[in-house]
Formats: sequence, structure tokens, C-alpha cells
Amino acid sequence: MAVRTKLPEAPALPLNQILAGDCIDVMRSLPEASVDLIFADPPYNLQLKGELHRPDNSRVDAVDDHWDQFSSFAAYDKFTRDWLAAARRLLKPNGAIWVIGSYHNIFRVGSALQDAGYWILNDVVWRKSNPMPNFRGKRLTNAHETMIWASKSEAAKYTFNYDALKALNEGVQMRSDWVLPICTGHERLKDANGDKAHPTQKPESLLHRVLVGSTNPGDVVLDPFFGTGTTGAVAKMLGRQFIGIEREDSYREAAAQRIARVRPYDASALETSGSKRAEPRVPFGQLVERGMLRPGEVLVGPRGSTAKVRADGTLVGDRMTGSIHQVGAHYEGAPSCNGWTYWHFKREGKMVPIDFLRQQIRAELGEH
Amino acid sequence: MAVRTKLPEAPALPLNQILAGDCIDVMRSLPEASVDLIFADPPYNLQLKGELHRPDNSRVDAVDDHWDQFSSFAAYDKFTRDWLAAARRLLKPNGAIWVIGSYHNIFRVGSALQDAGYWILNDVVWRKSNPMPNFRGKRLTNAHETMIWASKSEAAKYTFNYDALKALNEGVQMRSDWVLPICTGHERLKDANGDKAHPTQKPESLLHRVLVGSTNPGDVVLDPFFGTGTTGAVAKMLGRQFIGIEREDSYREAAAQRIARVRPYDASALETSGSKRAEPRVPFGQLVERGMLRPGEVLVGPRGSTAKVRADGTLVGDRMTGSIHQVGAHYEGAPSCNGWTYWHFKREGKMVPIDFLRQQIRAELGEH
DNA sequence: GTCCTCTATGAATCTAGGA
DNA sequence: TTCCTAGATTCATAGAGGA
Repeated sequence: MAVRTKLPEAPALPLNQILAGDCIDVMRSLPEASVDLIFADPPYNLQLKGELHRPDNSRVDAVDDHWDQFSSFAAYDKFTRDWLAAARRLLKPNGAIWVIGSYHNIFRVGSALQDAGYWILNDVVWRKSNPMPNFRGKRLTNAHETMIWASKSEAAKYTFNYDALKALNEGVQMRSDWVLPICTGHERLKDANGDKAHPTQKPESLLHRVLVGSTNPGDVVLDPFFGTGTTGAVAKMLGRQFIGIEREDSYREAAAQRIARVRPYDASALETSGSKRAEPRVPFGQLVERGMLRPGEVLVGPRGSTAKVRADGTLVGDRMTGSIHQVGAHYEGAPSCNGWTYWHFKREGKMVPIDFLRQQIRAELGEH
Repeated sequence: MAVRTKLPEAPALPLNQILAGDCIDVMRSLPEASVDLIFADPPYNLQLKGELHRPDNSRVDAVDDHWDQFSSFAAYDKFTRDWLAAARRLLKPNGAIWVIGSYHNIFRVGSALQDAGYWILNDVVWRKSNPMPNFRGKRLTNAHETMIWASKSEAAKYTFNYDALKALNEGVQMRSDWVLPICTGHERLKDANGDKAHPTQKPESLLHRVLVGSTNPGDVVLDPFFGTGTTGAVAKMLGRQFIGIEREDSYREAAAQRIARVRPYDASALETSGSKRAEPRVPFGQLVERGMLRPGEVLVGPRGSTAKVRADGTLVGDRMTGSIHQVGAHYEGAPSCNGWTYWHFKREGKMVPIDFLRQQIRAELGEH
């Protein structure tokens, strides 16, 4: 009788945790082919020289952290190739990666991705609606950052929720340029002194779009440069699992507290549109993406009808799902309905039409 | 008596011509440090497999020309590094380059630029207002291309017409994302069969912005991948000199005919908004010398600080003597200060900045 | 409470020229 | 080359604070 040898068990995947340490070491310790998506915001290797002042003589708080210092392009390239290789090992065969950067580093990253066997699907431009100006008038305002979306290999059957992104974008195909504001205000994490907890915190709206578009509920999302945990926070909201890796103690602590405060959206809010739904005529999804309305939040009609907001900007009503217009029309028994004026949400005890939020966005967009 | 040997003359620069041949060979034959700006639209190294059809089954006319075929990244990299080196040799010390590309090649180009010693100034996103949709719904609509603007070296004093671009942008700084339509309609060159003469003809509006922003009238602009000559056409319109290099006979012919039809703008139309830096320098002492300010007169700062004018054009402040800038900076506790806008004097009950007097002097100077 | 003004700040490779 | 000084230069947004 043959003795059945037990195979060594693969180490368990540490889901919804923030792991301490160097991301390359940690990634090498994790089981291969176990992750659906990687979102990475690596150091940009800014090469800043002196100080910079605004015309009013105030000092610009520059990114001068030790983790952004590299001795040369060669050193940065080696670092990049090493972490990209470790990351690729962790991806499932149909997995994909997003990497964000600026002109300082993104060309190194893009070349390294291609050389490592990743297959670029799109480069996506995050167009900042409110970037910092160029104070000395010596260059163009640096008003965007670049994200590269790539699958593990050319053959990969990557996840792409085409219809969900189309729904987020007024019913037309999502483009490769995304206009979103930078992370400020309440969303921006502060330390005990009231200073920004992390110099380069990314907006949740950006991660919302990435995760809605390229993962499904329950997927495992790894962020090897976790920082203050935007990826984890949005993953939790959206019912995805996350794994964070972060070297700095202070960032890990801030991220853990932040994520603990996050309330996941209702499961029903996370179902995204199937492929045959009609086209909404308004960008209602942007209100959700930007956090102006929470998935799961209940909207109220003029005669007390209610409907629940989903993550892709559709509504769930009584035996009825669709755009804000469709659900409103359904309740009214009318052939059509302007959802923007029909639906209201509650703020500080008052019922406010959702059109109020659309006007806020339009005011921003109209300025460009 | 010594015989004076004539030095071999540098070959003359073939201005406003389209040169036939491989761009690397041709560039190597031209005199070094002779060109102000290079605009390059190199082959994109597209990796298209098979044909692409629209939902109605019509065939998309893809870029499959033989000049865009490279067997591997290594071959494309070698080509890129070779032409970038030849181009850099041609640039004057304060020259600059623009290269346009898509995610297929731009990361290779950007890395090669950095490795060759160019210094990236901005990456600029051309955001297409009317891109081709993604027919299969498998990716985001590829709605932009990327341009890299780089100087010959970090030390270069590159040309940047900040005020002209600001004027082009309704009075606010030009950003790194440019929204412009793709080249269609009358502007798109057709061959004898009515088909497009070149698969990737760039819009003139794009070159207009590049040349207004980073060259001056009379500058020499080289385009090593001339195609159907958009760079040459816009250069001629704008009173810049061009050198085109193109391998394909049909493109050269189309470009030559096109450029012959171009009528340059009037010289007066080419004057762009000037910068203050270009205006003649006026020492503060001249205001005293000319009697516009009396020695002993008291100047006032925005927060009530005061200083007394001396006969030699220095100011006496609170335990501090120096130039208008130094005393202003001292009061503000700032590293620097523009004394011309900081200090005010009283005329007819109103506080007037001393810059008003400088403008009077400059107006007089301008009359001669 | 409302409206308005003022202030602070954000991934930034941010000067030019003469002595 | 280095040093020194003149002097040119900002947009969108959030939040505080005053009228």
C-alpha cells in the first residue's frame, strides 16, 4: 500500500490585512497565481533640487521623503524590474495590473512592464481638475498623471466590465482620459499635527473607477505600495478583498484606522449592469464615483417612492432596476421621467434633488 | 609669409527642403548644433494581429504599412536610440525636442530620451475630441496620444513662450493636456484614389501649439519623420524654417505640394504676447535721478511697513538698508520679494505701486 | 443661517544674467 | 565656475471667519 505523502500546503493568503516590510520580500513570500488585480503607486523618483515658493512667497511642501530617493536611473530600473517580477508571479493567469506614475518614472515603468511579459491594454490619463500650477511660468502646468493597465500576458482573459464603465460615463464608452479632482478636504488623511499623513494620497474616485472596471466582487486586489490605504478602503467599500504591503509604520497605522471606519456597500448595490441595459443620458454614476452619493444610499421620489443607489450608477427600485430616469418613470407609470429632478436625497434633514449634485460637477467641468 | 589655410566649411543647412532618405543617415550628414527644435512622429511599433472589423463588418483601415513593422522590442529600441542620438547631435545647446507616440512605443521612447541625456520638461497629452471608438468593447476607448517635450540637456535654456500659450488658453496657464480634434475633412490629404495619403496625419492645430510655444520666428525646425509635412506646413505659416526628412517618395511629393500652397502669416501676426522678462531693465535709482521720487520720500508696503528713499536708490527701513527687493524681503521674512510691486507711494491721496513709474520710463524708451 | 472674503495648499525634476 | 542680486511668477478648491 502506497503511503500518501501530504503535499506542503500553500501558505494561506493574508486577506484584508496590511503586511509590514519591503514589498519585494513580502511578495516573494506569498503564494503564486493567487491575486486577481494589482494596483501599484510606486515612488516616482522625482529629482527635486532646491526649494520652490509660490508667488506669494509661501513654501511648497515638496515630496522629499527618503523613499523617493534613488541614486540613478539604473537603480530605479532595477527596483522597478524586481518588484514587477515579484508582482507578476503573484498574479493569476488572467490577472492584471495598474501602475500610476508621472513623466519622471512612467516611461521606465512602461518599458519594464513590456520587457517582463505584461501586455499593455491601455494607458489611462488622470486629468486633474485642480492641479498645482507652475509657479515660475517655465513649463506647462503638470496637470495629469498616467496609469498603465496591463494583463499578465498577451493571452490573458482579463476582467473588463465594459457596461459598468459605460454606465458610469453617460452611456458612452469610457475613454482613456479620466477627469477627476485631486484628493483634498475631508478625504485627505491628516496626522496628529494636522499635516497631511501621506504626501501623495490618491483620490478614492480614481480607485473606484479602476476596481469597478477591472475586478468583480470577491476578487483579491493587492497593493504593494499601500501608503495610507486608498486601495484597501475602496476595495472594502466595493466588496473586494485586499492585501496591502507597506514599509512605513505611520502609513500602516493610518491606513488601518481608515479602513476600519469604512462601511461596505450593500451587496445588491454591487451588482453592475448587464450588457443589455438602456443608455442613461446623464452621468449619474459620477456622483457615486466621487462619493457624493454612497452605493446603498436610498433616494426618495416626490410621492414617497424609494430606490437604492448601486456602485455603477444604476438604481434598484421595487421589482425594477435601471437608470434614474427609468426607475422614476416606472414608479410614475409614465413613459419617461427626468430622474434628476425626480429623485432626492437627505442632507442635514432636508430633501435635496440629485440635480443639485450634478450642478456641482458641471460647475467644475465647465471651467475647462 | 605664412599661407593662410582655409578651414573646411561646414555644409550649408538645407533650409525649407524635404530631404530624401533614411532619417538616421541624413541626420548624420547635417552639421551639428544647427537646429533649434525637432518634432518627431516616429513609427509606433503597433503590434496588430490580423484585421479589425467594425460591428457592421466593415474593415478598419489599420496602420499596417511596412515602415511600422519591428520584429521585437530590442529592434525598436535600437532604432529609437540611434535616431535620438543623431537628432541630439543636430540640436543647438539650448535646443529641444518633441516626440509623439502611443502606449505601444512611448515608454520605449521616453526611456531612451532619458538615457540619451535629454531632460524631460513635460509630457503632454493630446486628448482627442473625436477618437475612433473601441469597436469590440474589450478596452477603454483609446482617446489620447502622448507627447514628450525635452531639452537637449538639463542645463539647456530652452525656449518657452509662456505668455503666448497663456494667451492661447484664455488667460490661464497652458496645461499638460490639450484637447484638439483629430485631422479630418479638408485638412486631411487624399491621394489620387481619394484615400488618405498618410495613415497618421497629425492635425495642424497640434503643431501650431507646439511651435508657438517652443520656437521663435526664424528658428530652424527639423522633422525626421516628415510624412506629409504637417510640421513644414505649420512652420511656414508661422515664419519658422523647416527641414524635413522622409523616405517614401509619395509622402515627399504630397508634402511638397501641400507646403507650396501654404501662405505665411503676416510678420505682424507672428508677434506673440511678450514676457516682462524681455523688457529693458530699469534700475530703481533712475526714478530718483529723474525726480519721479524725492530722496527722503517714504514708501509703504502692503501691510503698512515703511521705508525711506535715499539719493542713491537704496531704501532705509527698520534697522535695515538695501535695495527695494532686499528691504521688502526683510520685512516679509521671505527669501525674495519683487520690490516693484511691493512698495507704493502716495499721489493725490492714492497709493500707487512704484512699478507705475517704471512703466512710464519703459514707455519713453519704447518710443525711440 | 447666508453670503462673502480671505487664507491655505496640492507628486514640481520651476530663473537669468552679470561680476 | 561660482557667487550674487534683480525681479518674475499661480489655479482650483476647501475651509475659516467676518459681516
